[in-house]
Amino acid sequence: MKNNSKPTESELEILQVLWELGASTVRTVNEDLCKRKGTEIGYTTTLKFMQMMHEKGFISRNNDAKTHIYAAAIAESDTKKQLLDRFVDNVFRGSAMNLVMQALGGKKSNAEEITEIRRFLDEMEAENDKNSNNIANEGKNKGNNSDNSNNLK
Amino acid sequence: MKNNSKPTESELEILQVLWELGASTVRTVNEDLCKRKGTEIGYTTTLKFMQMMHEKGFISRNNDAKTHIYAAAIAESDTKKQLLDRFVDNVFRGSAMNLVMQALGGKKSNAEEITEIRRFLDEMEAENDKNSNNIANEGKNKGNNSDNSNNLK
DNA sequence: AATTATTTACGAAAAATATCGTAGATAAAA
DNA sequence: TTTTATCTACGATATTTTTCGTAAATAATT
Repeated sequence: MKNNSKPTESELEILQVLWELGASTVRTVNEDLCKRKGTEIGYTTTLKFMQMMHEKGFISRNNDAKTHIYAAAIAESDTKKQLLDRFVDNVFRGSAMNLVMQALGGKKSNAEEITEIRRFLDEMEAENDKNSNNIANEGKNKGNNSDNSNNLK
Repeated sequence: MKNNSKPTESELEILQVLWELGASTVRTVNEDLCKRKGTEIGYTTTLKFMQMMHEKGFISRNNDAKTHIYAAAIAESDTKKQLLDRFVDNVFRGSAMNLVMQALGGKKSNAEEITEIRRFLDEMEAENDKNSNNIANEGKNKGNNSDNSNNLK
């Protein structure tokens, strides 16, 4: 049931939880979700979402035990990239530049950040010179992703 | 009828048209919209949207003549900033840095753009250093192509 | 074993978005 | 002055997204 459409906003929130916590039960996700949003969300609401997301192929599940364990089935960086591209198209008419300007202009970036961005630009230029399709931004999440670790409680 | 909620995706598209073309009629907006999306959209659909947006305070209208003329009532930069902040929160959990990395890494930015960004960073650093007399962080959008705004109410 | 808790599956209501049709008013054309 | 074209207002339908309630199955407690 592969699905090529983007996750909705609510689905994305669930993905964030799974990316952060790794494979988890509905209960765990639901609790984390409530904590994040500060508001109560029905257990069956979260359950239903996760069932649909499973249908759509966004998450996988292990049902050896009665209590199923779900894990993100789509990569965090890919997904975010996709969402970002769409956002850039919608809001900034495709100009990543403009978005960056706005993003950096708004926040009061500190010297360290700026230096880091410079370094990044250097790399990019080097990359650009010799062809390639790059990528960056992989390390900053505690990656897991294989459906090994499950944090039951 | 001030409304503090964000424009939907469709509403945003209409705002983009108004920001770009300035005050316009429903007909004009509808045509531009169709052209952009490549698909046909019913005239009354656009009309309805614009009526709702007017209700919500997103756009203003002049109805001296039979044919009403609408104009964006919320600033382009403010709106985009708001949307961007929300997006950063949702997708990148608040880290503008991560977003920028992803944005720059993804698009194949050309040398010009990169230079432009560098210049921007220079300015930002200058600003940061001598914090006292600052200013201008407001109007300058060097890279911002489409800010030739509209208005006229 | 009987009761209580927890979980999945299913269905469907509720809410938010998007799309269009029709009627009536107004202006332009014939 | 009819006829035709264009607009607005309004309501209705369609679609998508979000939220739950309920029933049946399974596990845990008493």
